[in-house]
Amino acid sequence: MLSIGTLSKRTGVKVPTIRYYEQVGLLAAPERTDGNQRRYGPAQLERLGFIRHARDLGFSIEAISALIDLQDHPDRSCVTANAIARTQLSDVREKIARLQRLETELARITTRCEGQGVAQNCYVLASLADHGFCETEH
Amino acid sequence: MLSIGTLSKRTGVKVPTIRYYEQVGLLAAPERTDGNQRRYGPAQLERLGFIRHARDLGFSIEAISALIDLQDHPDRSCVTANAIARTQLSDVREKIARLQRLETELARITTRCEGQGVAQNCYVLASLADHGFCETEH
DNA sequence: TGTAGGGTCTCTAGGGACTAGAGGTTCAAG
DNA sequence: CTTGAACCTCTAGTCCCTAGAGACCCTACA
Repeated sequence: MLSIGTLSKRTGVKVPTIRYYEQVGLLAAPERTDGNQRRYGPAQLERLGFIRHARDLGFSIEAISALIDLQDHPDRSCVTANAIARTQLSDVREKIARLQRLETELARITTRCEGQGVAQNCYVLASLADHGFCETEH
Repeated sequence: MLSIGTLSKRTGVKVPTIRYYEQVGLLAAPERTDGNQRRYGPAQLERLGFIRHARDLGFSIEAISALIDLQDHPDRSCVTANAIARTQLSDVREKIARLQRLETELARITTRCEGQGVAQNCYVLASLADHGFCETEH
């Protein structure tokens, strides 16, 4: 039986975050000691690892809830799990594409201003003021 | 003199967002009509365009405040503007790198599970449960 | 057995950047 | 002059935590 602090160290999830997950129903409420402190078993250690990993991959709490629900019903079809992961994948791809456009723009802006002039002639400021300076869409 | 709605249409910034920017001090409080409605001049139209563009590029409100401050003092050195933009650029690059690692992982997970099986054997669920399945760091 | 100190408890509030809604007022067109 | 869209303020909600206050518990050591 692990205390919340030990669970935290094992999983890398901060103590208040664990309590938060319990509050929003992502992690089941654990047993308590006579003194009202939480004590976790190995199943909950594993589950929190699952949550952590999914969060690291950017899944929302809601999506993780759905995935956990599936885990608890191993006889169900995994179409849903697949759909959730695919949605997440396309989200990630969209974000990458968008960030790459920003990167291009920012790189261009910063290389043209070496930070040696004065605000009045600053290319960074001018670029931000006028979208027409941009070479890509964003 | 533009109403808040017209300003919104011209810049693509939503009405409540414009009020929010005023509240947090990003946009100066404009003149008002006798009936207490906001009226904006061309300078504020331009400024909101600047803000919009910077937000689109992912700059924080705080960073934008600093940039606006520089705009208002055209005699100052633009070292700060340059530094802000460079920080933003490296933030964006970090995010891209991270998302690309996630993409690899998610792509792998989803291609190995076609959604035809049952949750018990689902590769998506298994991968999330056990970090050891992963091929990249994240 | 007493005590020190770190860990834990609940509760509330804050953060960033908005977004939504309620309930009331003003403006401009017809 | 009337209608109805646009505007006003204020509060609360979103997401996913994070921080703090004030009180209680647990364990190791003397």
